Amino acid sequence: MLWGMRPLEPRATYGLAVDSIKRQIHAGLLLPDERLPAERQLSDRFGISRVTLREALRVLEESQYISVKRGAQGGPFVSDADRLTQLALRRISRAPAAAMRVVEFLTITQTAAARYAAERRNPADMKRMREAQTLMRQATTGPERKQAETLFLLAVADASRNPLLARGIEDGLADLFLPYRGEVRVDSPSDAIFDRLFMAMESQNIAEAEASAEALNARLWGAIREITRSAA
Amino acid sequence: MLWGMRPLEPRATYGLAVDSIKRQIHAGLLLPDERLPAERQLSDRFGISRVTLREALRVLEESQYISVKRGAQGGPFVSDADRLTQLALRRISRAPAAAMRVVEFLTITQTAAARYAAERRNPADMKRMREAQTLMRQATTGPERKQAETLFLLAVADASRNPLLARGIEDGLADLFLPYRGEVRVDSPSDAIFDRLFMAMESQNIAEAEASAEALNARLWGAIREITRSAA
DNA sequence: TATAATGGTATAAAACCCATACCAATGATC
DNA sequence: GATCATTGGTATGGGTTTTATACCATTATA
Repeated sequence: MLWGMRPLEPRATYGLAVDSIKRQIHAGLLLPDERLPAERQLSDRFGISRVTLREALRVLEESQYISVKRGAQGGPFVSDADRLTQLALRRISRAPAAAMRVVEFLTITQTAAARYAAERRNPADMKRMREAQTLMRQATTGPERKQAETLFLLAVADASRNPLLARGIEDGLADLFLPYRGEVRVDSPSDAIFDRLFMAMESQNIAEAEASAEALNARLWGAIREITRSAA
Repeated sequence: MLWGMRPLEPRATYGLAVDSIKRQIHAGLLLPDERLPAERQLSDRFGISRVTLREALRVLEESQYISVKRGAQGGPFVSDADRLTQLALRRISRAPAAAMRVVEFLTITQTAAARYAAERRNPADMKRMREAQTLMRQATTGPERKQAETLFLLAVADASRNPLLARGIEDGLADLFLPYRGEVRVDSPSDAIFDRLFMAMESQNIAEAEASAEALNARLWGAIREITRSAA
């Protein structure tokens, strides 16, 4: 009996580039209206030819993730916040159950990652978290805020020193395309949660790390529930 | 600031075939000495050309996972149990810490999967689990036993109805290459654990499902600890 | 010994990716 | 307003991978 001899799915290189950029937009690492490096530099970063990169840009343009301007000061630009919000809402409302599963997965993995990270974090990890926290405080827009939060969560994931766990979290964050929040209040309630998580990491307080991760996940559940409710 | 524009890693199609077969051997889905389908049929299953499949077979032959016999009743054969055990032990002792991380990851994800599967399993899931359980009881050798256990665990993973979770578990089982146990006692203690997990699934007893998953994971920890200890 | 099933080899074509060069558009600077 | 640097757009040729097809070599079995 054979179980796993299913058709392979070879991925063209340009498709890998499409995914990479899409994932970064989904996770919030790339900001709306942000200017990406010029084609020649971007293809260098990816280690692919310019021709292949351009194929990727065509696909991303077609699916409204970016737009491309010619001439000096031109280049590939991430779409504006309104368009990305539209894409995000469409994506979630197309398969709300799938989005809930991603949140479910993140709840499990991020809680575990927080636990291990509290045990295993090193000075470099703490530096990353501190920098993300600084970005979070400086954030004045929804996208900036989301970016800083993602950077913090990725730092925690890596600090868990578990590659499978970190990759899973990365995949989850890249799969979930949450729309940006409109306003960014200073001293928002989630600031307190991230502060609590950060302090738990610093003091290596495992119970606190788990508890604050749970609090973050509860907030995530609230967000996804609200979105799917208003989308229906 | 750009965070995720790292070099892409395009994968050749033949490499995908190599990985697919390696993973199935690691997880125990392919048995030692098992005869794989002839090249023409295998390449059909994978949806690739025979030439490309043959490249994959060369690599697998080189790395001792399979051997190829010519003529009628020939074909690609999985290596014998001794050689696979050797490969497994070598793999673990080369990076024992990594193996522990995989077990750690499986502990987290399989416990969660058991919980959700108990809630969400449908008749088709129960059928898969029952069939795996039957195979487990009929197993007379270590490899057969391992195969049945993997099939059971994959059924539970899928029954969780969480694709990210299921994929993670599949990756974990394929990454961890545990050597086969020598003898297979009837009514082994792990039979009782799987029975307990199965009954929890059937009765949708979530607490029991979690508890028996924990018991399975404890057994896994024992196995990996013993191997890394004797390997040192 | 004949046959069928199987791996081994050869050839040509298609698809994909790359390196390079050059053209076209555009904004900034003088 | 002219010039220039920066950027995307296009063209060409070549290398690698994958495919499709056909045919040869080996081997167990009837």
